This record gives sequence, C-alpha cells and structure tokens, in this order.
Amino acid sequence: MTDHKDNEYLTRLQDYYADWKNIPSYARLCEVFGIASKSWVKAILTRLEEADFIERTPDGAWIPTRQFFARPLAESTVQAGMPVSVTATQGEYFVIDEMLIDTPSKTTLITVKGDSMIDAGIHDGDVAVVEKRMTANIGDIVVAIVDDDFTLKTLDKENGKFILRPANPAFPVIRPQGTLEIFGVLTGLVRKYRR
Amino acid sequence: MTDHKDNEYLTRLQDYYADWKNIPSYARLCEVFGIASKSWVKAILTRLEEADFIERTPDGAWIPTRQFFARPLAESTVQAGMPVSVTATQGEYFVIDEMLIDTPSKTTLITVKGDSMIDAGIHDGDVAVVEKRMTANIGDIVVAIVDDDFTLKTLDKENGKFILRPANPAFPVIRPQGTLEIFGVLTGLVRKYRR
DNA sequence: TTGACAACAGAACGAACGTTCTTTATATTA
DNA sequence: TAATATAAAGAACGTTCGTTCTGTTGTCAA
Repeated sequence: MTDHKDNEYLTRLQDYYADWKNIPSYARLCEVFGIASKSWVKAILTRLEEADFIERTPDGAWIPTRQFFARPLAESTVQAGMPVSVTATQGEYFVIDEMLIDTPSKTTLITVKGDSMIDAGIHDGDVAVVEKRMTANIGDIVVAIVDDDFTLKTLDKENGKFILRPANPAFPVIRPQGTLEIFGVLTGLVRKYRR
Repeated sequence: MTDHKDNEYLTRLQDYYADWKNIPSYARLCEVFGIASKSWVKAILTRLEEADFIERTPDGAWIPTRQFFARPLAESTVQAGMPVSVTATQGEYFVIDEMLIDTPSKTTLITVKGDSMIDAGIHDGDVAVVEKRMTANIGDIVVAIVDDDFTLKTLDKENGKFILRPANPAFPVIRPQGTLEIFGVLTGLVRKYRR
C-alpha cells in the first residue's frame, strides 16, 4: 500500500526521526511533509501504519516499527554453504543497543577474560551482555558466583545437582559444593576487532 | 546531580523507553514513576535534563541523549582457566554502537550465514559490523565479493596472489581467478542469544 | 463533459497536555 | 522542639493536540 508519494513522506519522516528521535505533532509534520493540512498528515500516517512503518502506543503516540529502520541493500543470492546474505540497517545510532538490550536497568556489560568458553565462540576480550537475574534454565550460558568469583559457563544438571560446564575441554566442569548463586544470564555478545 | 532517588526514576524511564521508544506524557509518567503529581514529574525530568540524560526538541518534546543509552561496563580478571572475578569498575559506561561503529556512514551490518568462520568464533546468525572500504591488510577478516556473492573470510596472500581463507577445515580456500573485490573489513561482531 | 476519485486545504471542537502556583507530608538538622 | 529542606500532591489554566467533517482542486477515464 506504499504509494509513490508516500515513499517521499516516509523518507522525510525518517530523516526527521534520525535528527530528533521522535515523531512530532501533526502541525510540525505539515512542515516536514511540505503540506498544509493536519487531516492529510493523519491520512498519511494511517497509511504508513498500514504498511507497518509506524505504530501507536496505548497512549496514541506514534512510534517507529522495526521496519522503519530497515535499509534495503541488494539481497544477494545465498548459495547453500559459505556465502553470506546482506541485510543492512540504517547508519544511525542506537540500533545495536536496542537489539541486544531489552531491560536496560537489569543489563550489565562484562568483559570476558580467559578461553574457557571458546568452543561457544566466546573469546578472551569479548564483551558479554548480561541480564541480571537469579534464575536460569538448563542450557543457558550464565554468569555464576562461585567461591566469591564470577564465572561465565553453561548451566547444566548432573545427578539432580546444578553444574557449570565450560566450552573448552581443557577446563574442568565446576561442581559447586553448596548453593549455586546465579548473577545473570548471557543475552548477547559483542566483539571489537582492533584496527 | 543525580540523586539516589533520581536513579530509580531514570532506570524506570529507560525501561519504558526500551519498550515504547518514546517518552510519554506527564500523566503516563506518573504511573511509570509511581507518583501522583505532574508537577513533580516535571521537576524530575528537569533534573534528568541537567544531568544530560534527556533533552528537548525545539517543539519542547523530550528525547533521550546519548548518555541515556549507556550501560555500565564491568572489568573481570580471570585466572588462566579458572573462574572469573568481576571487579565492578564503577563510573564506566558504554554505548555499544559507539564502541563498534567509528564511521556510521561507512558501516553496515551483515547477518552471517554458514559456519565457514566458526573457528574464529563467528557463528551462523551472528551480525557482522563491516566498515565499507576497498582495501584491506593481510590477516584482516574481510567481506569480499566473489562470483556476485558476499563472503566473509580472512584475507591472505599465497604466491603473490590474494586468497580468502575460511576458519573451518571443512571449507575450501578461495583462490579468485581474476581480481578480488573487497566490500569491507570486519570491525565488530554482535550476537544475540534467544531467550 | 461529466463524473468519479485522489490529493489536499481549512475550520471547528473537545480532550489532553504542560505549566505554574499553592499546599501538605515527611525527614533532617540545629 | 522548632526551623528548614525535600518530596510530593493537587488544583487551575491557557495552549496545543488529534480528530472529524466539509470544501476545493486537479486528473483521467468513460
């Protein structure tokens, strides 16, 4: 349902949003769109909503959807095997953070040291995105507190007791004596390559 | 100027924003903050503005600043192999996007398909942060265009010719026939664990 | 050449909004 | 115990907002 003309309105809205990180009033959108009537602004926004570029909060405020940020970049044909497909998002900020962090207040970044999880693709120096909570499921990669020390390991169960499995055969499985205290669950991973 | 109490209000606002991607009306913020007076909401927002967590558009709408998205970064010391101790370095805050992206206009995100780089800790489904440029150094992990397809591989040289090395013995080394076209260089990696 | 439709313009209105001012409760300090 | 600051409640008000309804203009097919 995205018309020729609506594409122009969408890009103008995207540009405005990139600058101000919100969708303004209908009056201001008249200027942004270059038109003079609020009712027509509403008609445009309604169409953009149907096309799933924006949506409304329960309060009625307009907010962008995921598709609002998507930038098409020639999808390449993906041969089964090695090559990669390309999906790019906009060059603005706040894309990765929003992707990885659902609950800012409970999320902490921890720099990983050591190679005990290297088979899980977690390297020394990587930054772990950890959501703080006290419970986790079997199979989750957790940050646990063992002997007053923090450890990043996979949570598993053995003979009815929780254990912490490294992802590296050179490291031992940790079988906590008393209680196993969980600091948080790994929800994301970030790595930076030196330049 | 960030009080003990204001920190609580800030985290609540951050969590709300993570959900709805906007800062709502004072009336709704009363619920979010758990208070009953709009005038006190304004006082709180004004203090958060002074602390540079939020700001206003020319229209008077509240929007988040860069600092609004920053997360604490804890450094962890790890004994070779053994558990990790986290010395929560206080006062250090990081925005992931800023950390990974130096040149937004030249940076694109690419979803990795396949396991050809798994020994480099790059898994299927990871998001590669790629800085677009046409030259790279030996040893860089690059996105190259081979046979009209994008490939993520390590750049190397063999008998004076450029080759692309996978990080997985199950995949072959790519020896381009003609010229090797480089799309960009891998500068970062992002992984999200399903919840 | 008319008639249907899309693309706007403009006015009118009630509800919601942000602001300001006054008042109250609680905690701190002297 | 009195003074004072902090944290919040609450009312009052003018402005702005989104909505709706009606009007205008251009286009194109029949």
